[in-house]
Amino acid sequence: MDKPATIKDIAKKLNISISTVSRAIRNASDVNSDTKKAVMALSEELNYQPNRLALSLRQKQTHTIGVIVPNLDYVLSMMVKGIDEVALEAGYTVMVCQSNESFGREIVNTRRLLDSLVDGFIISVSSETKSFEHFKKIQERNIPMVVFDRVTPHLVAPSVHLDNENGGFIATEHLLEQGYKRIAILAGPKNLGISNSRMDGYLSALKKYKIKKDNELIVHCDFNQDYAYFATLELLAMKKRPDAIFTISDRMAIGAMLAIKEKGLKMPHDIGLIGFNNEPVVSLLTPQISSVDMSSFEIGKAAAKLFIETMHNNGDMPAEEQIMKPRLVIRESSQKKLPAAGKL
Amino acid sequence: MDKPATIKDIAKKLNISISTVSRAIRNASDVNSDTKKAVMALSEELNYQPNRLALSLRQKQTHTIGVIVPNLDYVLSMMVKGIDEVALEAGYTVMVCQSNESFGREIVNTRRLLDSLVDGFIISVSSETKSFEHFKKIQERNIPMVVFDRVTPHLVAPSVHLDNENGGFIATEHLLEQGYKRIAILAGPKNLGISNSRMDGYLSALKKYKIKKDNELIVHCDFNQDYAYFATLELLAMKKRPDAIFTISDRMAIGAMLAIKEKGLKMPHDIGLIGFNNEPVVSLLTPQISSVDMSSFEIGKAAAKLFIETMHNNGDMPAEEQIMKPRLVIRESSQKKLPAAGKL
DNA sequence: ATCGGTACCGATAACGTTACCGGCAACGCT
DNA sequence: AGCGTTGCCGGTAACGTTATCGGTACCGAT
Repeated sequence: MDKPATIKDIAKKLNISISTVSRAIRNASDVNSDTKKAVMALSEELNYQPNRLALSLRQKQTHTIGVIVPNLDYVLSMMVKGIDEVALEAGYTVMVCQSNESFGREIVNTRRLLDSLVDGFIISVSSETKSFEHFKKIQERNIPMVVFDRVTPHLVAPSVHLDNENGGFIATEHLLEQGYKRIAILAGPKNLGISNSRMDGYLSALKKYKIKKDNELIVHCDFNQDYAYFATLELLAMKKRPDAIFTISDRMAIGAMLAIKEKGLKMPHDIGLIGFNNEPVVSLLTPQISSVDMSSFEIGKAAAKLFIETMHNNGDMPAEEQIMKPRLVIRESSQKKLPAAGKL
Repeated sequence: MDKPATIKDIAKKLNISISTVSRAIRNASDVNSDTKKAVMALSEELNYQPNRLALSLRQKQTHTIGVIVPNLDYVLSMMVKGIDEVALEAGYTVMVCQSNESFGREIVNTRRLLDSLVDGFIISVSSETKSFEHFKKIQERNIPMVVFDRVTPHLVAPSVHLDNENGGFIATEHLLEQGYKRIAILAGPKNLGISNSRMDGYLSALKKYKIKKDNELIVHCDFNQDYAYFATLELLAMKKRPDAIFTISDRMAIGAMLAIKEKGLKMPHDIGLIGFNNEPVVSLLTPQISSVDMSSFEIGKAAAKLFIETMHNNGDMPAEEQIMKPRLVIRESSQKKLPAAGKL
């Protein structure tokens, strides 16, 4: 009993044809209940498992979803967990590939998944990606594809993402309501859609409060803690330094916090700070950092559900766009008006 | 041009047999260089991609590795990244499945991967798992399997993991050297190997310093922040409360920290604290928490390399065990003797 | 007796690929 | 002239499965 059993083995042992075995196992009609029982019993005994490869080859689908993400940080790993949950339920297996924010890796990954013959893709695009040919190739082949979280206007597909503009808006408005006047934004790379949307929200909040946009207060830097740290140091070195900072990710907020502390400034008094994502870590810091929350897990689930829908209606469906609402979580770092109850 | 091209299409267009095309594409001998060129040209033009399903069915390997992890927290996602890196390089695609620390999910996942016909497994076992039949089934089928990080004596297989005992030892010894006398340990579930090893290290450090083991100071609790918080509250409510706590994960250290702060105790003066994993977050807290570092990324890489080795020597190899060394990172939370330079 | 229907089953081709075997021509050598 | 060798190529089976078609046997009704 080394090699796994096949329907052929069962057929031979039972002296019936493989066709009958196949039917019996799929519990199809047109097969005597006695033979069905016999087949079932034997296949149990031999621990028969249908060979998915053969099956997939035959019916041209693998029941596998290719998931491409730029990394597996807190937010994305929550989303992937959501995808996993729904996909597993629906009988799909997922293959997760990290592009490491690299354009090249992203291409290699799509290529790999494509010729692993996944049934479709759920994608969050890397921050480095400016050309979308590799993804368009997927669509040309009529393979279902859903994008989530990091969407881009250059890629028209069913999508699930946060209302990033609104997120940027409520964060900025909150700072304004707290009395901050010179609000800087630490944005991501210029071609990163989520960053731009959050910045749009920032700008429209400024406009609502009749505050002129100041290009010196708009800083683009790489999507990580170290760059944010240095960028903040520069901001704080300005003659007229900002009195609040909105960073488009919590990682960046942490970088900013380190710079602020180093300069000896106190939050929220000397300077306000608010991040984005509401990672658990920000509530552990001193002071606790305010942030814009999104339900990553739900976004993941929604993406998987949308994928399965798209899969079924194979293509003849408008590219649905699901937009989730962010939620403001106010903590110490931005709360100047109502002083926090405890320390500080 | 809807369906992808096959060698059959190429053969027909070129009026040669599929055998020849197959040989030409694999760049085999026994084929005229002119025909080879023609085939190459046409396959380029038709954008021919070999069908991996058919290939896999034929040669009974999928070039896919099934990776099963309990979750995708910081440590494991770093390890997975390491696995990814090496596997990709070696031409393998990885399928990552999260068991969510659930025994049931783990079984479902192995089952899924098994009949997705992965070439082998790289596994970190869930904390809930007490029976290993599902993994032994893999071995019985002679399918390569490497375990990493969370290993267990119940599963004999090539493995890569940290020297957890040594990690527990150096953490505890450090606390002792700092002058702490009543050191509690917050351990994980009783059947979790890494937890037990770290505890063994803890015990042998106590023994070295001739301190009697006190069962009241040994607390098993679930592997997460909330449980650690409550467990710490209980510890601190003792008549003779501990003057230091060693937690076997940083998550738990954070829970402990919250409890300590709530009780109004100061680290490192009133109580010492040291965690495990050296997640970036612990250096951001106030006070910064000491921790035992391991190079997760390297462990992941090593696991993948070991897998590939195992794969090649198919089975006739002793079950190699690679043990990585931990590293102590001393920060404010445990440094009583040499007072930290800055605040507090 | 013939017919139609039903219940059950088997043979075959196909999915896309490769391994294996055998064949044919051309060539050089005895 | 006959032989073995070499270079190139094609046919076929096989991997494990299912869809399609057709066949047999039996039953009840005309």
